[in-house]
Amino acid sequence: MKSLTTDIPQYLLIKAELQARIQSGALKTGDKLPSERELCAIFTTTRTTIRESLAQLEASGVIYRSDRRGWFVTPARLWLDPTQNTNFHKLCLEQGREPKTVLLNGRLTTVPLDVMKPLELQPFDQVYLLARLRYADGRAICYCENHCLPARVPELLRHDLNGSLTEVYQTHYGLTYTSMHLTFFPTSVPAHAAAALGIMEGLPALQLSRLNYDQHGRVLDYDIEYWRHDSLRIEVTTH
Amino acid sequence: MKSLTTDIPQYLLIKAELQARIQSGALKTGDKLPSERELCAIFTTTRTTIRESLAQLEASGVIYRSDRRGWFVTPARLWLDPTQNTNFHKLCLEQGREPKTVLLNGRLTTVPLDVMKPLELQPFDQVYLLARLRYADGRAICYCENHCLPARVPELLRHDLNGSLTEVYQTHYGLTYTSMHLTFFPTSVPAHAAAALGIMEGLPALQLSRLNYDQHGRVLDYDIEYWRHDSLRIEVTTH
DNA sequence: CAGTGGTCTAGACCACGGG
DNA sequence: CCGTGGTCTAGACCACTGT
Repeated sequence: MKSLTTDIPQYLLIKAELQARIQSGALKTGDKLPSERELCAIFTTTRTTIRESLAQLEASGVIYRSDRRGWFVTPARLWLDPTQNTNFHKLCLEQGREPKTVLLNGRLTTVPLDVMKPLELQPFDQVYLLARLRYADGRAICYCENHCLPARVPELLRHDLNGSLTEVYQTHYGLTYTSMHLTFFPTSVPAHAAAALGIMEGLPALQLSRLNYDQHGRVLDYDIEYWRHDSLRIEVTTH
Repeated sequence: MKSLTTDIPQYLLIKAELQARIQSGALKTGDKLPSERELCAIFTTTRTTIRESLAQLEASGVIYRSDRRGWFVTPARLWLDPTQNTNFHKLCLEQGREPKTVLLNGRLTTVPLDVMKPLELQPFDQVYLLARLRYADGRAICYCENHCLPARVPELLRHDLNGSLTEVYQTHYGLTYTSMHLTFFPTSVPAHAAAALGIMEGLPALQLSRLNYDQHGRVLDYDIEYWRHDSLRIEVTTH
């Protein structure tokens, strides 16, 4: 199997071989790849090498793993313009995807340290903490923690939080998102987010934090989101 | 070594151990970690396991590898607001980093397929293609391909392209970047970019494409950039 | 239950970096 | 030249999936 005429490592050749079968359409979105042991037989090599190829395809977002079920071809990315105030559900529907948001946990708690400063709070102030999971076409793609100010949205937990927060704010409190400060960077999924997303800790992810202001220019809430690295494309137009 | 009371895999324990030494400041920016074989001895395990820990720390951007030299603690990320029209050199200096841009290759060529559409060109039209590498504090962090329209910037290659393109446009052609369409997503470094950046093909990266317009609203050029995934934080403020 | 991926061992040889 | 990481072999056992 080892090439005699080049220095290209075997796992890159196998990677290219697999990628070609995906890009040509021979393997389509959602299709399952052969098992690792079958791939070993096909390419006459060991699992270590096969897994190196698979890991690289995973890093580029072409395939993903489902724990102990196998490797699958990644669906198209959802794209979003963070400077537009459109919500997740609208976004999905516009792109022909089926959205779902599930509230995992909602409670009043002492403000986490990394949230204290952006929200301009004191060490023992309380915030509503909502842990939510977002799906597109049944696939969990974003784990999201909203930190909301009780001063702005008292009794928040009485409302249905499985839908759009934007709408709850608007309907019950007359508050509208008007501006925000957004920061994001590539990193890997921390343990708690990985557990919620049903993926392995340490996979690459895009961490996105958002400090939202209402129509009066007051701080409204602070979100920390972890997006699957393979599920998202960001588009921004400036004028 | 295997824990008797938990199910946490060894490589995650080692990862946490290393991460603690970095976050506590015991290992500082730019410091070299012990060699993989030394780490094997320290943690009484094999290279496979050690390399799994290292790979995860690399994915989260905490450490990076320098080919056959070892593993190092990653410097702070450069941050940038893509909606502001500030150039790379200004950006670096504002953040106390030393910028450098190097022209790797500049030539007139037939428009690449993936660039044809955004630039609104025909299949055999010509563009200037500039391949450039950007450094912060001597570390290559971004590989950049500019595709420029000869109609807008005739004789472009006669000018010094190792600095800011913005300034060349302004000084020699009276053209100013005024708006843009930006799209980016996490993926992995393709071979040609990896070679230029001096890193391994397949490492995670942020691919960023930018379609620029001049002050007359005309398409000016199209950039494709690959940023090291560990070197960049993006910040956007909306109003 | 059989099959899958997740984790791990204990080696090997190579190409390249730096003194 | 030696030490480094890069690649690869040929196994092993486990936890979990789906039937």
